[in-house]
Amino acid sequence: MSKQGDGAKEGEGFMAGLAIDAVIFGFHDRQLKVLLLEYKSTGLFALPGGFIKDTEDVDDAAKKMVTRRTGLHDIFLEQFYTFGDYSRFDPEPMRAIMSAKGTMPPSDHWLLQRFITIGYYALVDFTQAIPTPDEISDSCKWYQLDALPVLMQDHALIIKKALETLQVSLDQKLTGFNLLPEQFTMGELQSVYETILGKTLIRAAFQRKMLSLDILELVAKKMTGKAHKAPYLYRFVKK
Amino acid sequence: MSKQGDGAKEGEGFMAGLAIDAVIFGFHDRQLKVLLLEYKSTGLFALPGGFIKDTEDVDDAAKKMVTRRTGLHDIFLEQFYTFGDYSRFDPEPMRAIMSAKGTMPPSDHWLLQRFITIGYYALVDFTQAIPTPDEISDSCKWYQLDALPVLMQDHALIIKKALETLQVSLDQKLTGFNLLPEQFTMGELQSVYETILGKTLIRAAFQRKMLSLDILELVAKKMTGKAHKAPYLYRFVKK
DNA sequence: TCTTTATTGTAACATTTTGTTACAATAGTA
DNA sequence: TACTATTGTAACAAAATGTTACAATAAAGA
Repeated sequence: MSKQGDGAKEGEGFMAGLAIDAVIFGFHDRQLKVLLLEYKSTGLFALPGGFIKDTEDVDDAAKKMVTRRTGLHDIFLEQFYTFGDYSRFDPEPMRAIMSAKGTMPPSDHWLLQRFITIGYYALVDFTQAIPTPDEISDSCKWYQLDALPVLMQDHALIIKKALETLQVSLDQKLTGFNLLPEQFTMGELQSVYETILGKTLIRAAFQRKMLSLDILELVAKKMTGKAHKAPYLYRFVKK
Repeated sequence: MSKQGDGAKEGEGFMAGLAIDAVIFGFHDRQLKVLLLEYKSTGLFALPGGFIKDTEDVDDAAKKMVTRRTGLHDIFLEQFYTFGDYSRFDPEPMRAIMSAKGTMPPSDHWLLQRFITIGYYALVDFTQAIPTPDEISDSCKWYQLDALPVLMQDHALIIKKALETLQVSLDQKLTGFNLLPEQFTMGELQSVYETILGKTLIRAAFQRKMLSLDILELVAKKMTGKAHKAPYLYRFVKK
């Protein structure tokens, strides 16, 4: 299930019963964060979502929606699973939200029907994103993955599955780099890996492995102001 | 897009614009096979498909559909991707099929609308499956993966993506075992791996690796009637 | 019965990858 | 100038994988 897409009125022009939800990951302060919308009327939080126009690619709908919530273009964005259990169906939160907004919807309102949602996850540079609420939410903010608020419907499950997908694809597709600014130290990269995998890695082995992949380019030294050797800044080389 | 689901009339009781397609893999004669339906009126072949009842889990709909086409229960079945490009939309094949069946559908017929399809892949024991056509197809047969007929819409792409998913999950989830009968030789298992990965493996290393995983149980010797040492039959030990 | 043939199971060694420990280099502090 | 904390990397160990070789053996042929 999902938030109101821009300009969605009575569901005209949109694919019925189908939504998109995005797990937008950021990395800051050695922590993985997820972007969530808040609905004060229900006390619930939700993943940013949207709908698919009748003539629109689903990937494009997802991309546009993530751009609206973050202000970012050229985002790493991948579909990971489609959630279609009937038990997901629970119109109550949406009804409460709509009532609080002043409209008492009829029970056959399109937003109160069963939705199947296509899950995407995005990896963004935390320092560049500008969280932006949608029309019916009260806020859009980052939350620590290990301290999430109570989420609407099965959104906690969606986040869990997104993380599992990320863990598997981390080495294989080198997705982790998408969470860092253009330039980063080896320690920062290692901490991204450690946070996503949920375990500590051996520094020497990690550094050797990363350098052996021939995907890092040394940029400069980074003077940290600390009393020890300055780390190098690296940049991810796109093949 | 997809074939007619059992009892689907005018789309009532089904999720609109949503379909399921299954890439059902079998293994026989050292070859990977895929189950396809034929529509003689169009000269086209298609993946087995179906629709989702309004109150049904998508996984259940997929499971039932695969059971209808194979006669098998307890199938290895996994969702792998949802295909949602607008360019998939092409009502012509379905219109031709329906016309050939005697009904000239109005152009707003529900089966001629845009569909987004949820892709599943299944791994079945070739020797146990009983291919069964659906109501509007002329046949249901196995086809070699490397010699597929011309397929409807983007079904060739769907098969390609299913194979890629299978290749990645082969080691990780040990999915390959689901393509073999209960008992099999190490050579048969290796040939499943080689066919799926599209490359030859080193026999000694493969055998050592498989045995080291502690997932194989030795059952008996298999007298092949050939003039050489008889191989052992193994069985996959479910944890 | 004995030899031949083709294939299997596995040992032995080589190579590569990963785990572990150690240490020199160094930016700032005392 | 010594001290501290962290980085980069070498060196060795252990584990995993690649490669070669060979004994075991079921059936066919002499």
